[in-house]
Formats: sequence, C-alpha cells, structure tokens
Amino acid sequence: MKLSTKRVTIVDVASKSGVSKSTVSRVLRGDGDVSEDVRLKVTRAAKRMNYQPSVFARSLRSQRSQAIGLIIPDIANPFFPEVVRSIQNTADARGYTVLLANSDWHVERERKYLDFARRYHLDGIIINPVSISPAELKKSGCPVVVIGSRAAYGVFDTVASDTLGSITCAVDHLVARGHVDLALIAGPIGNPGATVRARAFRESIAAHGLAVDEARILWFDFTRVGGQAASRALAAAAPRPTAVVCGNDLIAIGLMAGLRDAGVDVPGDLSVIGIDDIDAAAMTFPPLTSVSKDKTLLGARAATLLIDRIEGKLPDAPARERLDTTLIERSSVAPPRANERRVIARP
Amino acid sequence: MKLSTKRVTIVDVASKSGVSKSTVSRVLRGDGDVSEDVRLKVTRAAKRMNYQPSVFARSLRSQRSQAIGLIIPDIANPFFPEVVRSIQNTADARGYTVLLANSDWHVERERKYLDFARRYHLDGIIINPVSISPAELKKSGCPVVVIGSRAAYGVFDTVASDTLGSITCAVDHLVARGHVDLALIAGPIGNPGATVRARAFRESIAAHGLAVDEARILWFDFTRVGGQAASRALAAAAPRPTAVVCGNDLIAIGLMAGLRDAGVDVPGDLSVIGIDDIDAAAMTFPPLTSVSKDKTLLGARAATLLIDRIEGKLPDAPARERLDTTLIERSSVAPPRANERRVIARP
DNA sequence: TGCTAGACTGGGAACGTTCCCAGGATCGTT
DNA sequence: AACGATCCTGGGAACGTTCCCAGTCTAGCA
Repeated sequence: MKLSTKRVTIVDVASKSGVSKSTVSRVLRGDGDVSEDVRLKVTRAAKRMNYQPSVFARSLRSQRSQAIGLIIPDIANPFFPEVVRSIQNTADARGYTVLLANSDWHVERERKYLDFARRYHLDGIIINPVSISPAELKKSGCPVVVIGSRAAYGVFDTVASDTLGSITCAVDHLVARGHVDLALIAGPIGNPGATVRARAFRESIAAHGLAVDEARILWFDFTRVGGQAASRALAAAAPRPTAVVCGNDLIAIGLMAGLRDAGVDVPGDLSVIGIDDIDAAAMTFPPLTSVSKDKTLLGARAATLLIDRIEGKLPDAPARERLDTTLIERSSVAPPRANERRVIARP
Repeated sequence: MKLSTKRVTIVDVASKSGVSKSTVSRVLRGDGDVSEDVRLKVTRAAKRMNYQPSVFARSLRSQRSQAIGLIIPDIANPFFPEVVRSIQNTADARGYTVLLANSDWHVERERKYLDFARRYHLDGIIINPVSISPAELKKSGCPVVVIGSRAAYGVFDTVASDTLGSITCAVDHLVARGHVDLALIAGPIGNPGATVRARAFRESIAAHGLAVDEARILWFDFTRVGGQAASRALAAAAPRPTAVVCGNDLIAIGLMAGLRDAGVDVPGDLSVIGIDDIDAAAMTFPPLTSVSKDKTLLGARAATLLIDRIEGKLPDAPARERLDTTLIERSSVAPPRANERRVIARP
C-alpha cells in the first residue's frame, strides 16, 4: 500500500520488465524493431502496472498533440451537435482528441481560440468561420478545414453543405408547386452566410424567369426570435408573398409560431420551407418541410479530410467537398390559393 | 523572412528583453516579485513576439493541466448543449479548458475516457454517469463533480436538477387540474434515471392519497421513438389514463406525434407533461407543458463547484446542490373530461 | 563602516517522453 | 577467418516550461 500515489512512468515499466526506457517506448508505440519476447514482457508489465503515457511529455518532445480544434459559433444551435458528435467519433477512431470551442459568433473569440490552438500545438483545426479572415486563419500554421461554402476560404480544404444548392432546391420545390411570389428570410444583414443565401435566391428566381424583387428579401437573425420578428413583417405585407424560404429551420419555426399568432394559416395562406432539417423540424405543427443536410456525413468528411491532411495523405491542392442535399417533404408547403396564382413575369 | 517558422519560446523572449527565462516565467505567471520596468519590458517583448507559452511544457513540469473533462452521454441530446456551453463559459472565465466526451450511453466508453483523463493529467471531471461505478470514478484520482441526483454518487460533489422534485411538480400540477388516473413513461427499464423517476412517481401519487398501479408505469427509451412506441401502448389502453407524465421532453414529443396519428387528442383526450423544457418543447403543437430545469445555471454551478474543489476552496464534505425546477405552462395539459373524473381512491 | 533584511534576479535541475546514434549479437558470404 | 549487413538494444540529449536555491544589490540601521 503506497501512501503517495506517484505516477507510474515509462522508466518504472522499463525497470520492471528489465529493459531500457527506449525499448519500452518502441514497444508501446509499435514502432521500430523489437524481439517478440521483449514485446510481450513489456506490454504485460505496462498492463499490469496500469501505465498511462503522459500526453504532455509525449507532445512536448514530439511537437505533435494528436489533438484537433473544433471552432463553431454555438453548440446550442441545433444544427451543430450532430456534426460535433460525428467529428468526435471519427477523430476518436483515428486516435485524435477534439477540443471544442464556441466562438459565440464573435471574431475576437475566434482569434482567441486560434491563439489557443498555438498554445496547444494543435495538429489541425476544423472551423465554421464567422468572420475571421482567411489570412489570419492561414497564419495559425496548422492544417485547417473549413465548414461552409464561402469562396473566400478557397485556400483551405473545405466541406460544404451546399447552401447555394439548398436554396435552389427550396425555390425549385416552391415554384414546382405553383408559387411565383416568393420571399426569403436570408439571415442577419452583413452576415456572409446570409449574403450567399440572398445571392442564391436571386439566381434561382431569375433562373425560373421570375422577376426578383429586393423587397422580398428579409434580413433577420438565424434564430427563433428572428423568425418571429419576420412574421410581423410578412403578416403585414400587401400583397403578401405566397411562400417563403427561410435561411434555416430556427427562423422557419419562429416564423410559423408568429404566423399562427397573427392568424395567418400555414400552409393555407403562406407556405414555409426551412433549411437544415434539424430534429425539431419534425416536431412542429405543421411539421416543417425542409432541405436536409446530412450532418453526420458532414462531420465525418470534415474530420477525415483534416486528419488525412495532417498525416500528409492528401495532394497539395485544397480539397473541396460539397455534400448533397435532399428535400424532406412534410406539411408546411401547399400550392397557393387559386386567386393568387399570378402570371409569371417574363422579362 | 524566416524559412522555417520556429516556435518562439520563453528563452527567446528572455534574450530579447535581456533577462533570464526564470524572470520571464515569473512575469508571465504574475507570480513572485519583479520590478516594474522589467515587468514592462518582458510583457512588451512577449506581446511583440506574439509569444504563446506551451501548455505541454507547462503541464509536464507543473503536473497540472488547467483542463477539465466533461463526460456526457450524448451531445446530440437536446438537454446537453446548453449545459455544455455554460460549463465551457464558466471554465473559460477561470482559465480552464474543457475537453468534451460522449459516452454514448456505454460504460466501456466511460471507462475509456477516465483513462484518458489520467493520460491528460486532467485536473477534474464533470460527469453525468451512465453506469460507471462510484468506486471506479473515485480511483480516477482527481476531483469529480457528478451531474445527477442518484444517491450512489453521494461521495462526490453533486449538482442535481432534482429529478425527484420535477416528477412531484408534474404530478402536483396534473392532480391540481383534476386528474386522478395518471401514467408515467419512466425511461428504459434498468436505467437508474428511469428508476428514480418511477420511485418519485409512486411517492407523489401516494402523497395525494391515490392508489399506485404498477401497470401505469411504462418503460420506454428517453428518445422520440421511445415516446412514439409508448403512444401505441397508451392509445390501446382501456381504460386510458387521463394524463401522462413523461421522463423527458423527447419522450413527450414523440408521444404527442404518435397520439396525433392514432387520433387521440392532446390535451382533450389525454394531457401530456414533459420534463427538461428543451428548446423544442416550445415548438410543438400543442406547445408542451414541461417542468423546466435551468440548464445554464446547472452548468455554471457544476463548473464552479469543480474548480473551487480543484483549487482547494471547498470544505472536505461533499457539496450537494439541488437546483430548483419551475413549471412552464403551455397547452398540452387540460382538465379531464367530465365523465372521466373518477372518485379519488382513499386507501 | 559593517551587517542584515529584503527585494530581485539568474542558473540549473526537474518533468516524462521521443529521437538519434552508437554499439553488441547474430548470421550469411566470400 | 574476416567482414558486412541486419537486428536489436541502451544511453543520453532534446522538448519548453516551472520550481528551488543561491546569489547580488540596495537600503536601513547600529
């Protein structure tokens, strides 16, 4: 019975099994040549003594941490948990630890965590950038995988859920159902994600030969209260659009709640379509039609990409992955009422 | 322009500012005596050179990591993200890093992460235990804070959301509305959390002078599909209870969806009450009445407790915190129909 | 003038690994 | 019998901090 529970180190294992620490190290790392009986002796001793190598000593010497950083805007946003989980599982399977950080949508916090990455010798970073510049990201010095589709981050390996495609998909669906007067709730003004949504919306509308009216693009936060606020604008609009695509599901859900309070029927008076297909989308009433992103796949691909890059298994050119998107039809979309089927404007 | 971007170390800062590394260390840790001008020179140099101390060297030497582990069953469970976030913010503010791990409801993974904690010299652990034994937890060697209210973990500092109280609160509310035939969906059979729910349910029922019928306690998973499955059992029951309390909101939401499909009206035919008040509870139709736990507070308390314990600021006796619980009334509870107001059984 | 306390500072030994290099066996080849 | 080549092993120098201890310098005091 020991009084002070001293840490068991590699030299303890070494002396116990009658070899040098170098040899123990070799055995445990499964590296270099060791004779079979030595290998056995050492592994057995290590097991028996319940030896756990110190990651600090290891990382200090080898200058690698076997850890990656994951910087997302907000874990409480329902889009992320599943992505995080998938990244963790993937990284775990390949022997990497993941450190999670919330940037809370602030650049300063993104910067802070980038410094943090340096302090921790992080081997790589997965980030869903809010507004940190690619240049700053670049000088972190370690491999970076960006989640998102903004062109500015083209220097990095990228895995995107094809926001552009999602919007197009939503617009196509609505138009196919006979809608010609669509609105978009893009996101907060100035937000890059919101900007690409707006652009994609304009392009899709135009592609269908419809006129794009800037007043039909609304700027509200990517949150439930954003959607609620949007509902007031939409309920009051005259004429009112017959369908609205929302920048994400949270907006859509807030919007539907607001619309119900305002006495606007969904989908009778107004069709609503969301993006992300978060869990809650299936729980609303009416259940929300949404463009689904495969979050598990997204996470797995991001992690795989990063680790492959870290381990030098990738060609130099930045990888660019775009994940397919699928429409999940539920009940928040219907054809417009007959008297609202206006003629399609052909420019 | 340097070719190899070598790490800037404490000796670089030292030579640049013309003092020894010991002094730099002292300045940077804000520890010990240093003259004002030296302090200034050093901090300036460090800033200018963008020096980031290596956590590995630091931890290796000091045998402390300034990091804590957080082990939860599943980040994708909507109860946790907010808790995690709050823990992170609190820890961050006190200079600690948090490492997140999903146990995926498996003991083996809990064990694995406990080993991990040893390897990382983690200063402490916050865990919402699935089924790891208190003894195993104890021998992790570092301070542990348990989230949850199971008596078995009484040796540790504990912060609980008062599951017992939540159930009581739910039952009281239902009884106050005139219900006398209640059911409970407790959780998966054998799950400790489910067991305490069942116990709390029996006690509350008895406290109201009602008879407790074991057949009214249903065992289904803490998930939406668990609730869905329960809906089949409940829809078929004859006589059907007039109200059901669900072990968590996920169950309640799945239940309501199943009930709608089965043509059972909520709350007309059956009142439903959930526990946790997750975000999605406000998004369902009808919006779910739920017993709310303050997740942000829960996280903050857990983190504060752990860090205080680590820093020796707590008395020896294990702290036991119980967070209040508040009823959030929405629209999934109504009085039972007149013909179902049976007489209260007085034993 | 000498002596001591106190305020600062520097030097080196840890911390527990990995990495590099040298050296001892063993074996096959000429 | 001599010589590499191959296989295996051990010793010690890193890695970048913190911690301990021994100094130096100044000021205050007798």
